[in-house]
Amino acid sequence: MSKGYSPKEIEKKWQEIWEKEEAFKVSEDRTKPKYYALVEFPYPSGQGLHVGHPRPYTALDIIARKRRMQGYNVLYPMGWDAFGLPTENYAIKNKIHPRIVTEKNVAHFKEQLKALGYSFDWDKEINTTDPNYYRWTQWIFLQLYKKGLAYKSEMPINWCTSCKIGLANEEVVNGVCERCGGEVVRKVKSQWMLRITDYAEKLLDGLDNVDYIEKVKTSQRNWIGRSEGAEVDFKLKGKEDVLRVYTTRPDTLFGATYMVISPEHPFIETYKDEITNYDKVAEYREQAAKKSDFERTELSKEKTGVGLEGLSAINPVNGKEIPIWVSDYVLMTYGTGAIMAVPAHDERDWAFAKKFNLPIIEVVAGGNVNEAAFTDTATGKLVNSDFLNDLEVTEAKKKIITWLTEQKIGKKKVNYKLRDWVFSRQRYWGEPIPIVFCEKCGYVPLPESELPLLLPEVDSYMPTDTGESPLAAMTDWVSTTCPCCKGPAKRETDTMPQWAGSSWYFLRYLNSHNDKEFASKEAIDYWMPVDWYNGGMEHTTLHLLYSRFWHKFLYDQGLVSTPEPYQKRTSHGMILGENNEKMSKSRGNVVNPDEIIEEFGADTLRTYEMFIGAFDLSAAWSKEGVKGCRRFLDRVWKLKDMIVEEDGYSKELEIKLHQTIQKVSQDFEGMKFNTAIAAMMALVNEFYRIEKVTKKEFKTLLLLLNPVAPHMTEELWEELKFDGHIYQASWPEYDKEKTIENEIEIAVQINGKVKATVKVEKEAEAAQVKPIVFEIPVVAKAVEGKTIVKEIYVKGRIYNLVVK
RNA sequence: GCGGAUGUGGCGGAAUGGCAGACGCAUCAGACUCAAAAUCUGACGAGGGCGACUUCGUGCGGGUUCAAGUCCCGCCAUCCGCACCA
Repeated sequence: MSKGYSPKEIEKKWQEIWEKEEAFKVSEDRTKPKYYALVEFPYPSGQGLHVGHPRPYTALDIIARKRRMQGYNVLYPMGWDAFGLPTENYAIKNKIHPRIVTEKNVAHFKEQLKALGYSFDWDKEINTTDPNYYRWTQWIFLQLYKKGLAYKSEMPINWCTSCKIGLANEEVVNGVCERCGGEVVRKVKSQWMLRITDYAEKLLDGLDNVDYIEKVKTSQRNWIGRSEGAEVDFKLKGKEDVLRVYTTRPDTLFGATYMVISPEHPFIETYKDEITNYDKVAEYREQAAKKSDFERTELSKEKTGVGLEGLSAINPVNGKEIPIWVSDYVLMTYGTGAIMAVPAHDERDWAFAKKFNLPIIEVVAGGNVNEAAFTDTATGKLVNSDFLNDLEVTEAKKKIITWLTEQKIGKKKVNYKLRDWVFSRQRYWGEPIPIVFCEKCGYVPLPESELPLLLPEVDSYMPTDTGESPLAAMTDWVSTTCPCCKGPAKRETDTMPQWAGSSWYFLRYLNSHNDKEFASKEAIDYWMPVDWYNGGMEHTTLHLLYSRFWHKFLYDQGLVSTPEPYQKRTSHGMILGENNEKMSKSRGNVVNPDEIIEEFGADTLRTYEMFIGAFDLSAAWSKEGVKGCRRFLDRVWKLKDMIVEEDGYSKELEIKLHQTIQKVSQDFEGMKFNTAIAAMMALVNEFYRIEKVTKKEFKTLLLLLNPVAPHMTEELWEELKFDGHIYQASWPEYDKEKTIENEIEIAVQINGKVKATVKVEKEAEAAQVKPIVFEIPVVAKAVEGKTIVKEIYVKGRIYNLVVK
């Protein structure tokens, strides 16, 4: 007997060999076909790696290793998205500089990742908090600023009362702060914004040319929320001024019986003196402003509002005077902040009209507008609408838009739900925004030569109650000279959000040591786009959309070579605790990967996480399941004692070998890692059944298994004295012809029910099979005295007799 | 309310419209052992029958088909997003 499988020794051994030999360093040979595999870089938290992390990392490690064996020049990099609140909060609590905390956490993460044996090219490692990295984050920000895509604006922002920080819309979940769960209120602050809305159309169109899983595309489309409609101007009675609205149903214009403006609408101030109930209106506005987003959502069922007295509008199609109301169901941030209300054909307007007793006029026939709003646009014809009568909805839309355009009181208009990106944070641990404010020159960007603008050392990282960044207290740092007029100026004290660094990191990997550019043109041309990017669904409308935006901007500046950064995007499912609930400290169901590696080995952990279930679905952890995977690897290990001196594949398993190579190759690429492993298990079972394995068979198995269990397969490869190391070997080939058995067992059915099975040649014709089928006793008996109505034969599948 | 998923043995999960339950876990039995563990071999959806066999069975109700987990129509449940976007 030879020695047993001992992962603890061999895993460390091979990790050192790979490192020493620079086994996974990318080649500078640009004639080789490239493959860029990418996983989302982690935030190095104090808790260390979680068993959820290895799932996507292992999956793409498998792809990376397989592609290398297939002759590709593979880039599979790793880095650290290290700016962020938890580190800052930890630093505040423990009075340690966030940089020190980050260093410690990164070291721990790196050690853990190395223990898992990933084929990352560590030479490409990046860290978003490294000045040599964020120098370029700042640089890209300046380019955005120069093109007018970064601007400062007085904005009602989402303010977390607990973190004392402004949040992007995307960071507010159910009206509370995504990070701390604290209450979020609206607060007006001057904020840096990025004009992502300018790229709404491009972000939408680009989705047609990429290979993302469908649900990611759908979510992004919904998030961008494109809608087509029209803008219409309603004249204010007795004034020259108009109230402009946006509507997707211009066809229902004859049914507009009142108008509603948002509480923040500027007309309230403009016509302060004409509005006879201004006090009441102002009071309503104040109440609306005080409501947190959470309260607004809570009360969404019940409509509230105040009618404007002394001010009314004229419906342009019929000259009728209609009232104007104020209500918080109309949002200032979408469209024009004002709507024409058509209660007969809009549910919200209907509810509002019923509550405040406003007239409801049916203009599309087909429903009962006294009972409910009729919103169907596919059926029904226009009524009560003068020149639109009898038209279908789509026709009526076209006609009214033409009419509005001719009358110069409206036009076709496309709107998006997407809003500009709030890009300031009142925090210390982020990239400083490289802008100064000068009384004379206004906002002035720093010259690029002054980048990176380093984060200064501060005494306290605590955010202030006034909502200012801790940097604001650093008067020495804040006071500077204007790059433009050389007069006194003040630095911007807000920092960038965590999403900044991750918006372009995949470009830095290409050329991480470059100190002249964010990445060389040559490297970008060769490596981009990312061939396969895997990450969490939770980033679909955040990081994934933001980074596409930045990349599209860089593309428009001629700085990158492809319009889209990622060719393919997939998503992994979560790993749940044994109790089928999300793993969390409070639930006490967290599994630490270190312990699994200690007890079973990294190869077992990798195998298990790939075998646990369909990659894109969540799956519950099972300690017993881990044991099963270790058992499988033990069985592979022990095969070395069953090797026989025989050339090639053994006769009885030749087909099985070819089938397995085919299945494993296809399943890896299709993310069906679980069935690929199942196929290898089945092959191993076959070796045990016939109690032998040839050298070539074993070699093939090792090659197939290598991407999943790299350490063990290297060790066995060495022990059996195959050439070089397995990471240098080629992926096995299969012969399509040899994956199909000559003799196939087919099912014989009577009226669709299986009665027997019979072995026939794979290409046998019906005429050859028929006599064999009828000889089967069960069949003969079933057919006896009955009429055969129909016979169906599907080659290699079934022979079905329909009898009466 | 809108959008997206999911629903198959005791459990995790497999199945280009063609023998449902591959592979794994758990369980049971046998071999090995003084014994246990480990390992190897076998059984393992449910009901009925001594038995060759037989009936039922992929969330529920219909339908298409020689044949449905798979396709179509209508529901139910769970999970995840979004949520007054005019």
